[in-house]
This record gives sequence, structure tokens and C-alpha cells, in this order.
Amino acid sequence: MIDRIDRRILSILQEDCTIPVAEIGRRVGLSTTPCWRRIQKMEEDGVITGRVALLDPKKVNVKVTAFVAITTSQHTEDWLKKFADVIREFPEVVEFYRMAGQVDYLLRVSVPDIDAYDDFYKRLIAKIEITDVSTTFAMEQIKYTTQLPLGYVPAEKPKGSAS
Amino acid sequence: MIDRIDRRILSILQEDCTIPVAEIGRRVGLSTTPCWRRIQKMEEDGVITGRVALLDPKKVNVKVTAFVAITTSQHTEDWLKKFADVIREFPEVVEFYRMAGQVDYLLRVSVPDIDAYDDFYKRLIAKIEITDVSTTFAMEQIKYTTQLPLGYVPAEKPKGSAS
DNA sequence: CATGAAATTATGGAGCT
DNA sequence: AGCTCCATAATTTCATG
Repeated sequence: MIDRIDRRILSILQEDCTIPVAEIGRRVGLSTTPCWRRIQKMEEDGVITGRVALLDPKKVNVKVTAFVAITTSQHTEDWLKKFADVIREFPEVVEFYRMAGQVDYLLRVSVPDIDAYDDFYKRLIAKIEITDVSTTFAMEQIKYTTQLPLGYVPAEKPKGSAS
Repeated sequence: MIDRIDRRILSILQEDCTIPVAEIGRRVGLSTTPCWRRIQKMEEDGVITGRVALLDPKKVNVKVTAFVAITTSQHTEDWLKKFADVIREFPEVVEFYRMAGQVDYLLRVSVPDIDAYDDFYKRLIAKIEITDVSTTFAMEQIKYTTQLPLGYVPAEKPKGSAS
């Protein structure tokens, strides 16, 4: 499915998607067209889900990250669906996970400061009933990357092998 | 610094940075050149930090997200520097925060499965001494976005006002 | 997979409001 | 200052060998 060259292409695009296809081709030892076709195919296959601009959180005034651990007594499918819909409407919630273990859900929330978090929190609990909430704040973002590790992609299929 | 139009441009670019400048201009009511210049300036100013391709985690075989809460007895500047350097070398660690409260550091780790996490964990503790580690796994990623909320950007400076 | 042409888009200049 | 209009350069996109 994804061979060594594709992986190198993905690695480049994960870092900077403004690099011209011709230059990417040069780096992976391909001319423009085949390189372009590979990228095209990976987009069709849904490997590449999009290309976006990343912003500096400080420059847009969201300096604080809060992690919100949520525990609930509600465990029905319907409740989760409603909960997910409510959460998705808050642009402050940048990540949202269903967890294994003690905590049921975990949110990562981006806001300017503690006061803004408090305001967000009030708006959240006004919209949905939650049993237990525990918030912790990050003082510093030491690493943040959108680059997924590519060392785990399934091994390349040797040419002509069965699918 | 960032006015209403800039905000709308950022909102578009955060969602999809392949949209041509002419089309962005059309949407925000600007012709190509001034729109292009605004984008250019926001890149120079560091508001836009880059443009990247996003991948589907499942397609590159990183289906599991682990949150790793780390507590340490070491609190010197030197130790943190070394710790941060070690962490940065692991591509599996996609986010890394210094926390307030009980937990000292929090990692988000992307791996294929629990076994791969265990392997990562062993490689991590072989590289650096950590007092206490607590890992929780996410069963499902319900929301993940790189789009920061733009509702908190400082209000536009009225024309001709003092700096 | 390479070559090269055609369409689209980015980039920058000159002048206007 | 910031904008529109217009010209040119770079890049993407696709037909053909």
C-alpha cells in the first residue's frame, strides 16, 4: 500500500506542504509526474486528509491549555452522541477522547487564561450534565507536532507479491 | 495587529490552505494582491507558523493514543533540558506539556497498539530516570483539530488610534 | 516513468483613491 | 495606507511517448 518512497513523501509533506512537487520529486528521486500521482493517490485513499495552516497560539491569544478529565454516570449511546455534539460546537475544545480506565473522557481546551477557562467551563456545564470534572492546566507546551510517526506503516509489498 | 479580515483569512487557512489566494480574497471581499500581502505579513509576523499535510492515523497504523503522566523528584533547569531533549527525539511523542498541580509532565503518545506502547515505554525509561509514570489509553478520538479558536484575538485597533 | 505543453495560481509593479 | 488592475513568473495538471 504505502512504500518507502510514499513514506518519504509523507514525511516531507507533514513538515511543510508548500514545497513544490518538483522539489519533492527531486528529494525522493522521482520526476514531477510520478511524484504528483503518488500524492494524488494518497489523497484519494484518504491517507492525506488535508492541508492546513498552523498558527502560533500566543499570537492569537490562546496561551493556556487545560486538560479536562470527565467522569459520568451516563453510559448510553444516546448520551454520548449528544455529549459529542455539544463538545464539537466549542471551538475551544481542540481534542476530545473517550478513555479507558477511571476517567471516561478527556478534553484538551485552548483559552487565553484561567478566567476564560472558567467562563468556558460555565458554558459547558450549562449545556450538558456531567457527574465529575477535574481540570489541570499546562504551564508550558514543550512539544507539539502534527507529524505522526511513520515508522509503523505496514512493510512495503515486494513487487508482484499477492495482495 | 490582526483585524476582522485577517481573522477571516486565518479561519479559512486553518481549515484548508490549498484554497487559492484569489478565492480567499473573494470570500473576504478583497482582491488578490492585498489578500496575498496580508497572508505574507502574517507569515513574517509569525502568526502563521507553517502549512502542513495532515494524515489519517489509522492509515499510517497509529491507532492508539496514550496519555503519560510523569512525576519526578528532579526539578532543576538542567534536568528539564535533558528531559526535553530526550523526549523530542521520540517521534511517538506528539505533545508534551509541563503541568501545574500533582503531575509534573504530560505526554501524548501515538503508537499502533498496546504492545508498541510497552516497547516505547521501555525505550523511554532506558533513556531517562523518571520517578513515577501513569499511563492511560484513549479508546476513541472523538474530536481532533489543529484549528485554534479565533474568538479571543485582541480587538482591532480603530484607525488612527495611538499604538 | 519521462517529456513537455496548457491551465491555474502566485507574485510583484504602477498608479489610483 | 491600502486598494484595484495588470503583467510576469512559478507551479500544478494532464496528454503523449
